Amino acid sequence: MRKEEVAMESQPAGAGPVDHRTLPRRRGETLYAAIFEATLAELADVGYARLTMERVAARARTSKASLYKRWPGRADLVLAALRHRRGAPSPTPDTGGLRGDVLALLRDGAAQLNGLMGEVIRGLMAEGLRESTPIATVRTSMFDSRNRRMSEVLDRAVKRGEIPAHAVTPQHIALAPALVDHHFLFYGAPIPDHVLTEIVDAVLLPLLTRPA
Amino acid sequence: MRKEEVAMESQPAGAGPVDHRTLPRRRGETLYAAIFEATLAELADVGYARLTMERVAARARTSKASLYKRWPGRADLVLAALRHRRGAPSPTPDTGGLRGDVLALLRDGAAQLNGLMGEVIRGLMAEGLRESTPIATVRTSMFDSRNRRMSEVLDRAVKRGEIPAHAVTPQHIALAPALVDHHFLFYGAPIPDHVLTEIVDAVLLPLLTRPA
Amino acid sequence: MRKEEVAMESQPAGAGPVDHRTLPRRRGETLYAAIFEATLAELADVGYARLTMERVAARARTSKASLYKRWPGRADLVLAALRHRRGAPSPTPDTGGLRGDVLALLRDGAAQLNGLMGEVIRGLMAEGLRESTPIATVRTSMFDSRNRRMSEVLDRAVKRGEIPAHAVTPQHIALAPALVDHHFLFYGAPIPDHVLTEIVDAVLLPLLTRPA
Amino acid sequence: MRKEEVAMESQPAGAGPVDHRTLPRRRGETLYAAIFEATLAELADVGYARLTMERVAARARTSKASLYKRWPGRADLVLAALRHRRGAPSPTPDTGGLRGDVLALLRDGAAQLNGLMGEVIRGLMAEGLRESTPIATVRTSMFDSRNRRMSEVLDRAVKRGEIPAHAVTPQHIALAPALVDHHFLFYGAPIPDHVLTEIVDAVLLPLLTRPA
DNA sequence: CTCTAAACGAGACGGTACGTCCAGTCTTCGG
DNA sequence: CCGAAGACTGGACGTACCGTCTCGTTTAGAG
Repeated sequence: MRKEEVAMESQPAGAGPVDHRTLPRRRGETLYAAIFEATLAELADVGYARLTMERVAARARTSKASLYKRWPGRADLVLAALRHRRGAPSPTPDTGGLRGDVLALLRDGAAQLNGLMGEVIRGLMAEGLRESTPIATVRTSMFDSRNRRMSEVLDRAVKRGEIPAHAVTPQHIALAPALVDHHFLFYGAPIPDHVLTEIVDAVLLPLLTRPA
Repeated sequence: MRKEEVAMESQPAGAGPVDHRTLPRRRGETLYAAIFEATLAELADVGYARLTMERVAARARTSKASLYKRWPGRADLVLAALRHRRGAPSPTPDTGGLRGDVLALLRDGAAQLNGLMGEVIRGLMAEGLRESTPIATVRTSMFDSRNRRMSEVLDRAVKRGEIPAHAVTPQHIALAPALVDHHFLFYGAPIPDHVLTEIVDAVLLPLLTRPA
Repeated sequence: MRKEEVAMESQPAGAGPVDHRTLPRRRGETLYAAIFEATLAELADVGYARLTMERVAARARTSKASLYKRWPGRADLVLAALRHRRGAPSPTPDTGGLRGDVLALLRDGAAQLNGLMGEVIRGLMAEGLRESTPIATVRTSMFDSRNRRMSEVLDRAVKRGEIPAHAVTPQHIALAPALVDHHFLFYGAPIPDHVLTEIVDAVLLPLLTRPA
Repeated sequence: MRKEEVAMESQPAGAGPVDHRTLPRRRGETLYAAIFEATLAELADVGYARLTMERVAARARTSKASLYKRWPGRADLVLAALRHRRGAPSPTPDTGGLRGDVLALLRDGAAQLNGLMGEVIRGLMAEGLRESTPIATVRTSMFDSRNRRMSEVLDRAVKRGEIPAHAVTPQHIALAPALVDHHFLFYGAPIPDHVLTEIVDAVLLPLLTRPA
């Protein structure tokens, strides 16, 4: 690649990748969509660890400044992109039995971890954890959502008489998803299904169904 | 005391670039020690995420080439430094009762996570997880060690008749430390002690002591 | 005087890394000027052979990236700096006689070789000579310029009747400067004046004035 | 490539590419020959500019220390290698006529410049030119040799009456080879034959044969 | 024929510079 | 005047050599 031979003279030429003086300039939602698309594509291509603002900007045919104007850093951008992509939340499963319900929930969670969300969660672990960081945000929303659904499943099981009411404690609600997270973080994706069934059969159900 | 070791101490820390043509040059163990010391110091000062080979080299008064000759990257260097620092492993606790033993084990693990090891584990999460990466290495050695100690504790409890023999399964052995890891990764250090007692009292002990 | 220029001067030379977030950032011509100045200063201080992009960047208080963005390598940067420095070309001498004119031309050329240009020419010799390399560029412009002036001088001598018209051939035009170059390259700077007079009196004039 | 996993322990292993403890170790002339061969090979492969002591040592299967023990630097090593390779000097040509003799001499010189010698000369230009540097050495020996031969050729021409005795001056003796050098340095190898004939016919012969 | 001193090979070591990539900040200029 | 584009500074990356040095081994030559 030849650089500018007469560098100083070539200034007005400016053959950048996109000449925004002729093309219509994107603003608002159009630009957001392009950025999110680029972010998710990069995420899928190279993963969170090697995703850079530079490459996202280039891929979205925009500038780094436009990214930094909207999000303070990589983590926030990526989370925004994921949030944007996310459609309606899966409904709480209702298979008629506790085991089926819990397994369905875990499989749903595992599916997320196996995808882009897992990639991001893993990456976020490395980025500090001080007050109100992106990881704290994602943690809260993730935990809230799955705890709510798990509560619902357990409450139904209580109503059906499968488990005693006193078995539904915060620790028990959070237990199984935490073990799935742990497996993902230390053994990576994809999470084999037998890991999920073992969590349910060897840990969660025995704990919930034991007598007082 | 060999002459290289004398040389190391005689460097007044802020003495500009050392003239290695006159001073004895450090080799072998002396050099390793200097590098490890610098690595751990950087780790403590700026954390894993902002630790760079450049700064470690400067701090150890050596060159990047000398680092790359020994370790292919940041993760391997840091793990080697940690391994080097680690003295004798803590003995398996024996408090006379299952609850005390398990709590002692978890507190020991939590103390590690609250220190440099936790800093590194968090950082390693982001660096891929393919075959035989640093994280895989650290995972194996960490899990092996604590599973062995937990097995020992549980076996003693079986012998004392506190829990039935069939309660000692791989899932149960790994359960409590995994929950500690999970809390550390998502809520950060330091891990409050009540988290550990809740894991023991609300999850592990009920599971181990329930009838068949 | 523009504000960037004020800023440049106001840096007390040893003030550590500039905080470019507060100071006005240099662009365009101001930056080019700073880079060229630094390049020429390095050239004068350590010579072409030991001039490095690293030191030029540091001296110009800019970054290597800013240099590589403009020039592909050391040679191009240095030539650009020389080109930038070069003011108006010296006028073709007119002393009233052929010998005086030619000597003036050679002295002008020798003065250039004795300065930075000579330093660079010598350095460029080593950097390959394939198609359209920096040395080819500088060769062309240098030869063009001096051949033009020498032609003018000889043409005037023909008009004055000092030499026959058929004596003005490309070989004769290029001859004397080539011998000056040769002396410079093999014997170094400064070129003694008697070398120039000998070239004129023992080679060039006899050749031009001989009968057909 | 995997680095040493347990770096500190692996020290005694040292399975280098060649185990010189079994192979016979070279000394004296054998070693010199191997070094020269490697030097010339590198010179031919990558040229003087990219020839490094490191690569020469590796190619000769010796160590850098063995090189530096013999020559202070790259230039000296290369010149020694060239000197070693040079067989008997070509005899002074005797074609029976001045023009043929001079052309033969120039062609001989051009052939050298077109080969490794030219590569080296070009490279040496960049390496300073202070007192008694390699370039000064090579200049002296090169110039001495060709001036001697040129003198012989011209003397014979005087004896044959082709040129007057007073035409044989130091300036005229050195003239033609200098122009060949100049062409080589600025236009590179190979030197077209017509350049040589033009030097002879348009410059040297007219100068030598003109009346007083 | 020993024994010692030198030469040798291998590579470690502290440095410097390479050319590239990216983070964030700041300026320019089109709409 | 706003905001998109991208120029700019700083700094780390991982690599290649430099020239010096240490470490054992091998070999020549002195006794």
